[in-house]
Amino acid sequence: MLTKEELPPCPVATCFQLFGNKWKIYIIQQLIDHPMGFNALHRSIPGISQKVLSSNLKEMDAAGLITRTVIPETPIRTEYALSELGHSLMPIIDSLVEWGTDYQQLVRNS
Amino acid sequence: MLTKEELPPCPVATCFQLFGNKWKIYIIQQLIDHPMGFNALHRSIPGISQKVLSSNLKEMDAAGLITRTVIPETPIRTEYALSELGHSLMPIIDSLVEWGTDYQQLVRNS
DNA sequence: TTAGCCAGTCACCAAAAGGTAAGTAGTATC
DNA sequence: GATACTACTTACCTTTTGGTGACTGGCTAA
Repeated sequence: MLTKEELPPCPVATCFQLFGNKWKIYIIQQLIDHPMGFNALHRSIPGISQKVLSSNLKEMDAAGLITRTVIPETPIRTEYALSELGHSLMPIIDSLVEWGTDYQQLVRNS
Repeated sequence: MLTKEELPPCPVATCFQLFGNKWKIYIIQQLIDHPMGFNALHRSIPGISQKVLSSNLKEMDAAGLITRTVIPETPIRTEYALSELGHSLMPIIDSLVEWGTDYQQLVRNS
């Protein structure tokens, strides 16, 4: 979770701060179905660098959108999963996908 | 409208390209209730520079989200208004405002 | 004729975001 | 002992985005 000091006054700005960059929505989409490890996430999101994936995961963990669990199997693994808060973004993602798909149709038919 | 070449394959990336920056959602929110001129918009969005407002308006016009009408009154004015496509973003904006407000409550009560 | 409002543009700079490639460290397998 | 897989970090660089302040140019009103 952000602290009270980091919280922007505008609700929309709050959203943008939490998941309004190039990659975070993609990370969330990957984690919807099942938790994933770092390398699996890295492979499943074409174009993202390890550095940016790492920093985005940290921010999303700090914001409470995902959870990070170290699993002491052999080999030791780290599992990233959507938190309840992360899952509550589903309606927004669905509406973005819907609107974006409609717009793509509009462009392709023009 | 974007051209077919500029269109990203992913619907969510399409959304981000069209209104996923710091200011465009604010511009849309200002134009929901009534059309506005350039200076009125500039005054109503604290912190935005004329340069960035100008370039954002151009991009949103090109994308079909807003319309730009020059009104030959005296003094001559320019009116920016939401297009039908722009209005179709309302459900997304509403869900962003709702989620952001909930998150703010969560932070403030923690 | 000076001032002010409208709607911007331009040149320059700063900050944020992202990309690249290499390195670290632990464990396990060949 | 070499290789590979886990999960990252670090230094450096480029690109993108945004901000500043001055300036243009048409029009109007005192």
